[in-house]
This record gives sequence, structure tokens and C-alpha cells, in this order.
Amino acid sequence: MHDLKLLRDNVAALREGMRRRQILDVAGPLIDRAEGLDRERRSLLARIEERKAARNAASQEVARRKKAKEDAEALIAETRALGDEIAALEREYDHAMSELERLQYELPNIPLPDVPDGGEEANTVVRTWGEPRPSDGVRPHWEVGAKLGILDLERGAKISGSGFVVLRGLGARLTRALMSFMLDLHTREHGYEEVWVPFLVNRRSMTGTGQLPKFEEDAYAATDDLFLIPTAEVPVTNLYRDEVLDASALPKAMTAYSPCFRREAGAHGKDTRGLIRVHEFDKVELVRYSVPEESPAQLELLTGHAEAVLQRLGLPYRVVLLAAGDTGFSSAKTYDLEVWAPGVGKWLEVSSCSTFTDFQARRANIRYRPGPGEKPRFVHTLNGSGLAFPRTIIAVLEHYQRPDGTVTVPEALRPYLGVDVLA
RNA sequence: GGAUGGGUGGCCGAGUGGUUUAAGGCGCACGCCUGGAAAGCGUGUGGGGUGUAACAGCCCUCGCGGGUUCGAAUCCCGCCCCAUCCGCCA
Repeated sequence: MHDLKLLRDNVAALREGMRRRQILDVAGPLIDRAEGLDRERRSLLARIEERKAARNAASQEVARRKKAKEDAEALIAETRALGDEIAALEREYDHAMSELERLQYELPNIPLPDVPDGGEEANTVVRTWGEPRPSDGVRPHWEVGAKLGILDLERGAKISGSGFVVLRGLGARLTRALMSFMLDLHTREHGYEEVWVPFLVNRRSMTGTGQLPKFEEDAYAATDDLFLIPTAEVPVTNLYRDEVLDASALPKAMTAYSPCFRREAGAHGKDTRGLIRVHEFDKVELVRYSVPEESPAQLELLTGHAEAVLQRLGLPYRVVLLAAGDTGFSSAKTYDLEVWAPGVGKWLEVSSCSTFTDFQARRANIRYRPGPGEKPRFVHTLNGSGLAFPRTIIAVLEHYQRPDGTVTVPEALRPYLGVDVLA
């Protein structure tokens, strides 16, 4: 969500941001409409407030006259008329404001200057780590997983449907190991506070981080107006919603495990095999709050924390800076971490590290006070996976695969898993 | 799920229709005083919007949303949250 003042002070920047996202054809008319509505709204507001001031003065005069036992009937009638006028104007105002708010929630964040122009094809690999293993002779994870008896896709589909998986034996234990390993790394070495949050959240939270209102069809809705979280970003970022933090609390760093539920509406037929794209998966998430001045550096830091997980696991990956047209709705800049999966022969996104500048903070009303006596400002929010489990498991099963179909357990996971080999 | 009691400014707390369109206190900031400090005294001290070159001014804000009224923290309706008790339950 953008500050309405942007419409008055720098609408060109907003327009340019939408052009860079390649949606100016759709967003341009929305911006024009919003500009008009904002003007209309402010002019109505001026008239309303003028009349309210008059009514307040008149009411006081009524009080004075009553106290003095003077006649106030004529004045009361006048004030009543003023009240009717105010009510009529307020109806107009509410009408304009609600449409303006709807438009506000429709417009995505403005990409940072160092985000490349263009669509997906303009995404830029900024660095690569490790040696991608050649695909020759490497079986895809679903074959290895089935053979090892740790992955049961058929029964996942039976009990829940396509896109739901059952892990068993060492596969189930691998999930538990990944959770502990990642949380330990981030809390002990990267300074994050571990939090455990609800996996059902209300509408306000989903709106705060930007999933709603625009992407409601992507979420699983429960009864009582609750939603299954698509990522721990939602509950964790919303932790300090409607609060003002002390400057000394920043930067704030929190990490949480959670399952993630995604309908993947519109993604059917893409990457349907195995663990690549599923409706429910597990993940450890990293969330940071920062002062605006430091958020670019904080994004680099957070991305490094996510990368550290892959490095500890010895999994080759690359860091991709997303182009403006491929950057998510709420994000101003995103690095995708893509792990190499030789079995399926693809780079798979295991983490998406983003800075949202004040876009989410404004929606969720998360502020901080720069100093004593100073006005609160919006924080900048950032987050990234650290990491998503299924694709990490894919990479482990494929990268560490042996000719006989067994899998070497990465050094870092052995203390958590208790075995050296998946066999 | 049922019952009862609550939700007021950073905190405590007064306030059942109009000099309370938020008293008083604490805390905090600044000033006076002091060799320095404490105490004391004085002044100031929420958030949002609109507006301005910047001030000022004005509007909104007493959990949230409606309603009654010339006027609502105060009256009415609905909802949310908290506490306690009962029931149920992992």
C-alpha cells in the first residue's frame, strides 16, 4: 500500500514503478482514477470539516444558552440542518474513500532502482555457489524416495489429494531434522529470535502482508473468516501490527517454523511431479524489521543467512536478482535462491528473500519511534525462507545420490538425523 | 458454549448527556533553584487527517462498528478482546 500523499507529491514515481513492472496499461488508469478520487475526497473533507467546526461552535452556544435559561430552539433547528448537511457530505466522502482504498490495495510496491527492468527473462544471476552435479545417471527424487520408502506420494493423494505428500521413516525424520537444524543455525549463529506462531490467521493479518484482498483465491480459507497461512511471513510480520517499537528494538530478527498452505490456483499442470510443487509444505522463515535507511543492507544480510543453510548442507545454488516484472506484489526487491536438482535437471527456488520497504508496514501499521519526542515512522519489513523443506529434500536426494540409490546424509544433518546414509 | 465483571492518553486513574470537546497523579522533556544533586516551583508532553513555504488553524480519535440527539467517553444495538467462574475438550 502506498501513501496517498504519493498521488499528490510524486505520482510520476508511482507511474514509473508500474511501468517497470510492465503493468502500466492496467495500473495507469487506476492511478488516474485514484488521483481524481483523492482530489474529490479532500475537497469534500474540507467542506465537511468546515461544517463540523460550525456545528461544534453552535452546540457550545446551545449549552451556554440552556445554562443561562435562554431560548435555544431556533439555534437547535439550525444546527440540526447543519447535521443533515454533514451526513449527506459524509456519504459522498465514504463513497469516494472506499473506492480509493480499493485502488490503494490493488497497486503493487515500487521496485528499487537497482532492480533490473523487464520480465522474467531479465532476471539476473548475481552469484553461484558450489559445483552443480551433472545430471547423468541421477534419478529424480520421486524414484529415489519411493525406493527408499521415505516418500509416499500415492497415499498422500489418497488421504488429501494431489499435491499432498506423506513422508515416512527417515523421510519424516529428515523433516524434523531440517527444522531443528535450520532453527538452530538462525538462532545460534545469526541472532534470530525463535517464535512459534498460529497457522490460522485472520483477514486483517492476511491483508497486512499483502495476500489479501487481491490474491484471496490462492489461499485456503477456513471457517470463522480464518485463513491457513501460505507462509510464516504472515503471522510473524503481523506480530507487531498496530504497534510503535522503540528504535533500540531494531533491527528485529525473528525466525519461525511453519507449514505453508497454497492452493496454487492457476499453476496446475506445472511441476506436478514429486515434491516440486505441493499444496502443503514446511518451511523455516526469516523475518526482519529495519529502519528505512538500513533495509538494503538488511536484505543482503538476510539473503546471506538463507544462503548459509545451503552452504552448510553443501548444496550448489545460485542467487537470482528478480527483474521488476517478476518481483512479487508486495516486494520492492527480491533475490531468489535456486538450488541445483540434478535428478530433475532444474534450478529450484528454495528461498525468496525480499525487502518490502514500508509497503507492508503501512498496511499493517508497524512503526517505530526514531528518538524521544520524535514522530513514529513506518519500519521496513523483510523476509525470506531459510529454507523451504520439500525442495531442499529434493536437492539432498538428488545431489547426494549414490549409484545404488542410497543417499549420503549431509554432514550438517547427521547429528539431527542420527544416520550417515539414507538406505 | 454459559454466567459475571471489565476495556479511558506511555502508565495509574476520575468521569452516567453540555465551563470534561478528557480532571488529577505518575513518568518523561525543558527551565528556574543548587557548588552539584534530590526536593520544590514553572512550562510542556498521545496518534491520525487536513492545511501551510513553515507555523497557526480546523477535523477525527475514550476496544471496534452502527444508532438516538442540536450535542455522546457517558444512552441504545451488534461485535471483538481481557479476567474470573461453570461446562466441554487435547
